[in-house]
Amino acid sequence: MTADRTVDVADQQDMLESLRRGRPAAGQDPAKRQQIIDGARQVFIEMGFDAASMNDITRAAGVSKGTIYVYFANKEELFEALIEEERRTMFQDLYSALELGGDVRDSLIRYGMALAAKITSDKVIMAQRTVIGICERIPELGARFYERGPKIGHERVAAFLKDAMAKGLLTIPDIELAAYQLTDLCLSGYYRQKLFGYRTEGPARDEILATVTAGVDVFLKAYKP
Amino acid sequence: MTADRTVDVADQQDMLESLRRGRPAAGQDPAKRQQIIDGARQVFIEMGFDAASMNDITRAAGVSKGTIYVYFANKEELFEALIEEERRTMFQDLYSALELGGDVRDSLIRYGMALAAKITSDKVIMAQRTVIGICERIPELGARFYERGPKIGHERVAAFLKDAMAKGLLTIPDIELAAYQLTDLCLSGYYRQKLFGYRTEGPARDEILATVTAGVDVFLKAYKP
Amino acid sequence: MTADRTVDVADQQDMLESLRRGRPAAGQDPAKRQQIIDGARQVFIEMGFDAASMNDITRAAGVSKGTIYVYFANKEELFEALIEEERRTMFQDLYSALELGGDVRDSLIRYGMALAAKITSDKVIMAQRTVIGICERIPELGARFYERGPKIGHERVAAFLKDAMAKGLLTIPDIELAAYQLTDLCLSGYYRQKLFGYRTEGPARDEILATVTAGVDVFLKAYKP
Amino acid sequence: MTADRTVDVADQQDMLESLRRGRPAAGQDPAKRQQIIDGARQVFIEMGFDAASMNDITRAAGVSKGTIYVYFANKEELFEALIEEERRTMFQDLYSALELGGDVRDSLIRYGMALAAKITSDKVIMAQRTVIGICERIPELGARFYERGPKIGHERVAAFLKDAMAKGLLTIPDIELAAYQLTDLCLSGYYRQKLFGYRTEGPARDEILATVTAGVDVFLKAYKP
DNA sequence: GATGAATGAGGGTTCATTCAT
DNA sequence: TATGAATGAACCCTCATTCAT
Repeated sequence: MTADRTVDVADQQDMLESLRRGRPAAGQDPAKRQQIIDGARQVFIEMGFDAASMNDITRAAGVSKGTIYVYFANKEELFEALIEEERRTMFQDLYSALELGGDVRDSLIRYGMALAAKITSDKVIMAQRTVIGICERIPELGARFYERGPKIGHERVAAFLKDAMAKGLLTIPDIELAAYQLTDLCLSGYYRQKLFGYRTEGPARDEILATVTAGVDVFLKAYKP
Repeated sequence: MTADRTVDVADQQDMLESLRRGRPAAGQDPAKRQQIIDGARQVFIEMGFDAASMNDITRAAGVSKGTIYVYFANKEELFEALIEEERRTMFQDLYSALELGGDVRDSLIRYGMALAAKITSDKVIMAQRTVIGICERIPELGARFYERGPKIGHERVAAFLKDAMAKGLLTIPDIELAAYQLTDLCLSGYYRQKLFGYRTEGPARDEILATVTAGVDVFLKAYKP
Repeated sequence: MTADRTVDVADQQDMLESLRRGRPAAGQDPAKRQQIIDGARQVFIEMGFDAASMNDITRAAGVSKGTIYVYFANKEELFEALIEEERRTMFQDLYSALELGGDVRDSLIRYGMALAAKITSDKVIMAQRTVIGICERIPELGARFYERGPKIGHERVAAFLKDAMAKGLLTIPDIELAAYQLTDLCLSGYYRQKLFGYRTEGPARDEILATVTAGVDVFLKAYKP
Repeated sequence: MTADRTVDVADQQDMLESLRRGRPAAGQDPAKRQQIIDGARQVFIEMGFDAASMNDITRAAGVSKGTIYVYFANKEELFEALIEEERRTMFQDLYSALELGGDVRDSLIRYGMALAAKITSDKVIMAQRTVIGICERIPELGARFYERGPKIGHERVAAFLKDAMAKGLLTIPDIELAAYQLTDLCLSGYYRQKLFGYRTEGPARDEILATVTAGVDVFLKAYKP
């Protein structure tokens, strides 16, 4: 889902190409593309955009510099492609808790747990920092990241709440706002602490559970009929 | 309050110096120091740490390169000084609402308004991005920023809540957590949107008011006896 | 002889490499390496270590700055490589006179002539100045230069004298000292004059011959049985 | 003796000036001039011309930058003045052994000892290195140093030898050459070793004595009637 | 006359990008 | 097509020199 159209088209062209000539056209081999992005991920996320050198990426990816420039016009485009992919994988499998029926509180807690665990993991925090750090210079990048990542999550939550309202389980005057509140209650405290590096070790599962439970309960006290 | 003693002492020395000899010692003229920091602010906050060049700052500050290096040992120290100042001004005059007595709800709303307005202003958002962007590489910097900024705010809120509890106005099982929740409820939605540049125009005063009011009410519904 | 093994091995690897792929690996093309050193020689020897700028060398060598830094980690290493090479060529073919049998006086005069001519040549004097000028700051460099250059020569002379003693041709109480004396007698006067630039034009062949002959005769008067 | 005329003239002007107004004219106070040179000596001789910074000298001399530039037009001229002075003091009190009458051998040994001790002392070696290092770039400086230092010594030795010949104590075909030979025999071995930093600790008094004695004896064996 | 804060050209070095192989 | 050696602009920083105080 949320398939990346650019890549899909590229994939198709590539497949056709492969069938015809047995070898992908320049800049069209999806395996090599992936290999480059994987190398780029290691380097970009660990060092940030500017401190990462194309040579580092070359080494991490195990391809030559020329090849990278066949697949990506420049450093910035490579970075954007990476962020695109990060965003895609980052928010995968986050919303299953909201899809299953069952008790509202249980669902919200399960979702909150998944969300908090994911979004405060070192890997994801580093990726977010990298995006935030660059988005003064490449504003679309941050916007696109938010739009295709957190915003999607927000919509899922809103849909869930709407559904619960329809079922008479909740009474919410402003669903959009309530969805934001729920998310932020689940991340209370540690999101910014991790983002700024005030905390280096992740919150433990127990801590997340306590925070999420408390957050969901605050939420429900406010919005339960 | 939260005055930076180092600077104060430097200021005093410098004033004495100025009176005595009419010219500030090297690296001791607070006006020039401020001029440099102001130039640095423009450049660093617009471009981020790495993309900002000392030449750019030179130009923006209207001083020569050598002069900058008299006042700051290197790029990093200049950046830290800037962030230190940003942090200081950023969180100034934020907590008066919590100090006055009066209705709890009113106080929280007034505080929430001030906080949200400040923290989502373009200026402050850009500064936060810059810090977040660098803190993979200079982790202490982000930690220090958080510790001396948001954390202080958190403590003020916690103290306020404790006081209200002592007065029997609130019933809160975990004050620390509740303080985080309050803050995040006041920023619900727009903080991350601004941080990632999904929103470019600030939230209008009305929107902030609505969000903060709703947030505070959620909070009070949960914690009022 | 006194071949530098490191370079030899590098040369071999490089040749194999060249045969295999037609293009030398980064920092492995001996022609380019030589080209850089040749440029460095002009600049370093004319201006001394500090006054020589990498830009000057870039220009003199006809390669780009980046390329120099592929072959040599920094200015100092480039300089050391140059000195190493200077030393190697400087003392080449100096000792043949000592290896052939024949009359002791003739051998010593032939050696003295070769030594004096070489060591007071403008090229070699300039190189020595450059080394001497830096060796307050990079002491190992001067020490290494002496150890692998003049000291080797000293040992050759000492060996020759020992041999002559064994044959009963000379009677020397302190061979080490005598070897130094012989060398210095052959350079009497002009070595320091050239080193300090008091003399700019080299000593003519006749002058060298006179000095060396006189020096050797003083030496032999003292040490002939 | 060998008074530096520039300074003498300056001194005179300065004295007149002092008498007239009680305060030296700009750039005319010999005590301040000396103070600057003394600071410069520490810095230049320890670090070499290029690595020495005017700020270092400022600090070492305890005068302001502006003052230095009143007394010396630029770094180079200050350096030259220093070298001039070094040269002057360096060869002071070296020739007394040659002036007293007495046994030729004793005189030569005493002179040789003084010469070798002085010229291989760390201080003097460092000064020589500094001069040699710069004299590719400022050729007159090295030439002048030689001319007013070592060359003077050479002339003293030559005069002594001439005198001894006149007295029938020596038989020397080429007095100039013999004078050089004597000097170099006294420095045999350690001069170059020290110059190149192959030896760091000075030759001990005993070693000098042995070398000088042996050198003088070689010399006398050759030139005694 | 003396001071030292300010200047800015130029230092060594890095690295995104190109293009011959 | 893929490679990586080569390029050179731009980086941060130093320091000889000037000139307002």
